[in-house]
Amino acid sequence: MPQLNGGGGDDLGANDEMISFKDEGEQEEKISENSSAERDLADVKSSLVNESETNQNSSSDSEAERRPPPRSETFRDKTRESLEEAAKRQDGGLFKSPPYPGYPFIMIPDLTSPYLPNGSLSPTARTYLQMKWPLLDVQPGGLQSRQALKDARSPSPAHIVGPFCWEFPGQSDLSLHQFHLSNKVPVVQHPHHVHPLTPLITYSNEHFTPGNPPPHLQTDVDPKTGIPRPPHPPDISPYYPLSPGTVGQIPHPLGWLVPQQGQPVYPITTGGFRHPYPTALTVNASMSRFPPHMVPPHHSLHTTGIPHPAIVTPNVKQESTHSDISSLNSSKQTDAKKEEEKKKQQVHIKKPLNAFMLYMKEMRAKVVAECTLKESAAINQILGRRWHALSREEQAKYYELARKERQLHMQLYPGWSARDNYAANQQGKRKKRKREKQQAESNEHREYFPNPCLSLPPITDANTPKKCRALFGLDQLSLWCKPCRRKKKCIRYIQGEGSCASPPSTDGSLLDSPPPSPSSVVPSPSSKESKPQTEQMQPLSLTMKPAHQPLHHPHLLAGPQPPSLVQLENSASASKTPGASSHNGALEHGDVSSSRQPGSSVASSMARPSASLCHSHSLLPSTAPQPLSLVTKSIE
DNA sequence: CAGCCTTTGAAGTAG
DNA sequence: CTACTTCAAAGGCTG
Repeated sequence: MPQLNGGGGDDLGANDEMISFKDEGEQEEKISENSSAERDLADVKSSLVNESETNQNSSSDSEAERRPPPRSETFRDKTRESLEEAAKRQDGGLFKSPPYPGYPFIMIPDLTSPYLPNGSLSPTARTYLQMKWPLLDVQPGGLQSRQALKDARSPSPAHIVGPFCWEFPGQSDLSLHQFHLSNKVPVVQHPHHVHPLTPLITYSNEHFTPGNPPPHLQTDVDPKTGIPRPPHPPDISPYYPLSPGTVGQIPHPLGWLVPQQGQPVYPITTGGFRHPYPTALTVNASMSRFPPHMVPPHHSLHTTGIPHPAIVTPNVKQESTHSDISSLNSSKQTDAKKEEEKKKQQVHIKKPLNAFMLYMKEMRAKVVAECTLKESAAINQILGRRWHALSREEQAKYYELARKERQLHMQLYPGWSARDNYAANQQGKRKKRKREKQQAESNEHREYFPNPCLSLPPITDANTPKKCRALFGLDQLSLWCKPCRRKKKCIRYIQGEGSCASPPSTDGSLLDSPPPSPSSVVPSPSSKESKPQTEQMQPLSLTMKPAHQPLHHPHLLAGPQPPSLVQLENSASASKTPGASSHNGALEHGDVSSSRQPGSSVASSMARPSASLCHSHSLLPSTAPQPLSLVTKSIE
């Protein structure tokens, strides 16, 4: 498939996103014809979300599944409180209508974005702020558009710092979008104007090459390889050159040097590889995340000569163990074995960060600053909501970054596979509780369901309605809701309970909790069967494969009037849930009722903001109103 | 002190 | 092929 922005020829991996984008772009056009930007936005978002799932439609439902009130019986009060609080705060602003510039999907990180509070940056980090932003994919002629974008989106002071968490996610992110045409021009940044993303893009060997001058000083020649490294090779694709040979020449993104919150993007232990900049590195003692895995003999550098941030060597611990071992072991065999183990352990190439992770990395500091939350769990929840609230472009940025990360990672560690880590963990350290947990959940979930409004700990339900399994039995697996099929929480069950699937957002702005509703709304079982009826609803999913699915566009469903963000969000969220949910997405709002089961409507309502969220089953009917706008749309 | 929590997405494994 | 599982970041909290 053609890639959106030419991707610089990177089709390595995640074409999914690109494809989606393209599709989305098409959709956008259509939308623009008769829809408001907002609608478009929602549409886009949904599509974006689904994008990643393009390859796997089925997987799409995952979101919905996940959404269900995320409360586990073990959830701590404190955490809960903090989460709720955060959620409230955040939700407050979620629905402000975000400006929708409609700029092209060019991934141009903004170095000047006022995102991070000054405090978030370490002095050291600031030192590197002046680094140039890595070249990004630049399409010919993209310049103008970008420029336009830039103009359109000037940073607003408001973004700088806020005590509150409620800025509209998109808004906050907007700052991110303030693109700089720095693609080929070095950008000098003000200390506090650091693009959060910068740290994310970190693969350049410059940092690791011994003797490399600080990035901002731009080395002419790579000391090690002797290869000249032009500051910003015009022809080189943005961040990550595709050809291994060029890798070394990639101008490194600030990222490396500007670890957020004082932490390196890719922590690397000393064993990993040498630090080019003692000073800087010392500060970030462990920068690399990508271990020299695949790296030949001295695992310090990749064959390409570019150390990857993902490289992580075991830790100091190992060293200690190291000494211990050497001193302690008398048996050669054991030593050998241990050494082998050590080697294995030493090289730990981490997985490249996905779009969301990148986003989290970038935004975490901000959220922390704004909300004063420290618990990652809580922050992540917020970020998750914000993520959903992000406009398509915004998300696209991260998808693009993630894609490039993957590509780079691939280039750096051709032989690496996630399996490595997987296996490694299996070997010894990690416990895999997930499975147990989920199973437990499946068993419990019938017994517990989160408190709708408060995201309180699940309430045990003595009556416990039956889950799909119990309800339909194994024979009628097709009738099960997706979550059940996946052994996750039963949507129906939840619905039946009348509990709000959506967690916390108290105020009702619900961007955040979109997930539950959508998926929950329409049990997957019907997905295929009901297709005919629900096709219209599929639109959302369509984002993924527009061509194949002649569905209505989400925006259509969304409705012409400038749907409130909430609505948009809902629709978007709905759309997000892939697979089964996909159809639902739009449907939900519209005639969900028709297609879905009795309880399902409720679910949709859950997605809605405000009181509706918390309504009890009795209120279910009320849900209709919320979707109204959407419904009208769908009718269209 | 290892692991959990929590999020989304990518990728691996299993059936 | 689908469904499920693990891992990636992060930092406070728990046993």
